[in-house]
Amino acid sequence: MTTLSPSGPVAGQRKVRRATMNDVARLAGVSIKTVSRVVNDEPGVHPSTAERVLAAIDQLGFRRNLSARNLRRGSSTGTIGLVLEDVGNPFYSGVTRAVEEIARLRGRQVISGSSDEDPGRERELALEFCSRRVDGLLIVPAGLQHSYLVPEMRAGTPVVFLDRPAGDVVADTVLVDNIGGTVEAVTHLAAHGHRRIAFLGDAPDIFTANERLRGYREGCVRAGIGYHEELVAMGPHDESSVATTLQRLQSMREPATAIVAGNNRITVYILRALAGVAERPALVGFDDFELADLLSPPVTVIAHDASALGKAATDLLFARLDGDNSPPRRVVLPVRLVPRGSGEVHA
Amino acid sequence: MTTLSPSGPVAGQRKVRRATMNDVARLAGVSIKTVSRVVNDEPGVHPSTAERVLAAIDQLGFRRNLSARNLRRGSSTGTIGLVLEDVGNPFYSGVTRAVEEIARLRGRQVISGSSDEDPGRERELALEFCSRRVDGLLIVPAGLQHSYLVPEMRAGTPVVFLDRPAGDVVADTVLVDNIGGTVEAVTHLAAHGHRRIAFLGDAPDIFTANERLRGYREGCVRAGIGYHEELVAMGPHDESSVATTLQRLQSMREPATAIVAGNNRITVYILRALAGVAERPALVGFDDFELADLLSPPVTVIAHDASALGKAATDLLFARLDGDNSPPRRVVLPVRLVPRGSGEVHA
DNA sequence: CCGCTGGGGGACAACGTTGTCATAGTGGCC
DNA sequence: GGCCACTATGACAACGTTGTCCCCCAGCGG
Repeated sequence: MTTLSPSGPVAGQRKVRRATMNDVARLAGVSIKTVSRVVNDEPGVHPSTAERVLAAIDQLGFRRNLSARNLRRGSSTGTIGLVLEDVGNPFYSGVTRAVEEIARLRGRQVISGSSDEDPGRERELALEFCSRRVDGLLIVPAGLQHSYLVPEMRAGTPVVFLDRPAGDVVADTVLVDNIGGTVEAVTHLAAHGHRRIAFLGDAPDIFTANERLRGYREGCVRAGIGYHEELVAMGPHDESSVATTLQRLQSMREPATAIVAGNNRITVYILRALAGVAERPALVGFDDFELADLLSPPVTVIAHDASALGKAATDLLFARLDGDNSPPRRVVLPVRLVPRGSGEVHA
Repeated sequence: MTTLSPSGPVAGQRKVRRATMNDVARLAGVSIKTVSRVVNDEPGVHPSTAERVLAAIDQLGFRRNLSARNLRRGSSTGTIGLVLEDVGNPFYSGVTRAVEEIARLRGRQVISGSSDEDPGRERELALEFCSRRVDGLLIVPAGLQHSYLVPEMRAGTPVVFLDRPAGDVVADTVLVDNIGGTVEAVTHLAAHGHRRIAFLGDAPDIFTANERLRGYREGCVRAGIGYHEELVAMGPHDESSVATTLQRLQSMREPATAIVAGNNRITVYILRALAGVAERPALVGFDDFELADLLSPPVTVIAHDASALGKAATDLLFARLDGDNSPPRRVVLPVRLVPRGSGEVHA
């Protein structure tokens, strides 16, 4: 092995055992404990000794092994686990960002994974994180069974569910006002004269989809326009299923004149299906999205803040880590209707 | 401590020491090594013994401590570290998703963090990940100095840089064809008759921003329209700086009739600034984005695939982990111009 | 009846770190 | 000059797991 200038190339050279505190100690001519003291900024080390140790650390490229440290100290591993549906979805990447932000302030790293709406995968990820002894767990539930987490929670790992509640476990939960949101959407559309309002939602076994459907229903009733089964199409949806649904809705004897979209993906599918269509139904989408205001017509949405959701959940988690022992809380974040045009089209 | 039904609430109850293999061994009446064998599916355990052990594991809610395991085994920790600019940016969340996907296939967890374009933060994150003994590191460089990674690379941690090259270290790198992209953008605009083409780019110390500027310049020269300093505005940009720049560009003696936007954020700022303006310049944006095709006019872009970038980098990383010792590679992914309308406006 | 084989299982050390406790030296004070 | 307080340092065990090596015992062939 030749000397390596900082600017020199480095590539192969595997199997070079990493320096440990022992190596540093030997090189600096001190005991391993003294190295530990220096590394951890503990007091009681003579400045000249510390200097020698630091030089050795530098020379050997020593970096302390956190696995060993965590094992020995037993307390915090400095990590929190985040299980969500899909980091690729802008909504969840916003959540991730917020979580990361707060974790950083509290000196924690975030380990995350996407469940893709698969309960098995969610469980696998969560338990894997527990094996890594994360300090806490943030979960966007994919399924309805979470009793697998009971042993972990008993062992002291706080868990906060976000966006959807857990199935069979009572724990901190942060939700958004799904029902209120779709009630408002329907009310808004009805106020603009619509009486045939359709709802396109995600798979009904998804909590948020179901809640939003309930809100839609309630909104219809409150608005006095009644609830009509044939105006509802629950998912799972993809671009083509949405397109077919729209055709069906518009070719009815009494066509739908307005649509409420159950989430950001469905909204986009609808927009795509309607592109170029002259006679467009009014539209209100659940979830805000970038550029909604720049489309024509601009898209009216039920907005809620991904980063507020992430922040609320993470704050709750850290409160638990700080020793908060109060009974589990359920936080419901408000949503607000942002009128932009697409929902203000007259019937 | 009372028994706890699966559906029962769980919240406080901290400080319940986690069960270890020792506890399991005692309960099952076997040695700790036998527990280890069962947990690791090692052969040579009598079925009936294994059953007893599994029952004990279940009863105690045992979950093996990966810190201890990793320490003892010394080899892989089953994690890879990902340092990027901002998970909140859809481009990077696409990268993250792709990385996660492949890591999953190879049985790895992803630990990620956002540097926010701060070299210090990048370094902090990368070194923290090294302390956790990640199996490999994927980095979107924020700065130009990466010699801090030399000891880590020597110690056998493979590093792949993506989207931008490292400053002073030779390592695997995956880039996109930035120069080719802006050359093509300018060529495209010039072909549509534009002779006053502006370029709005990110801060020039960012590699991609600088490359794209070079491509813009080269494109101008090739198109025979010359390079004009006053048509270039490098960042950092925000919504208002972009708006002011646009005003300046349009109030010149010979106004710009077309714009090349240096990245997805700038493109959006431009769109926002142009909203409602009657006389719009032609526009080509670097980076594709969702809904670009649904705007009016639809936005012509230089598209490149975030997930292809993430995949290429992760594949490279795993090749190293599989023992590939060849010299560092530099992969340049192609970009392609997607004409949609905004770039085809006549001068 | 003896030795051999192989399956099932255990004792023990080691991974790299940190907490506890002990100890050597140094200077000050009565 | 003896004792104390204090600083600087080290020896050692322990964290929870796994790799190595060893042992016991049943079964079997000679």
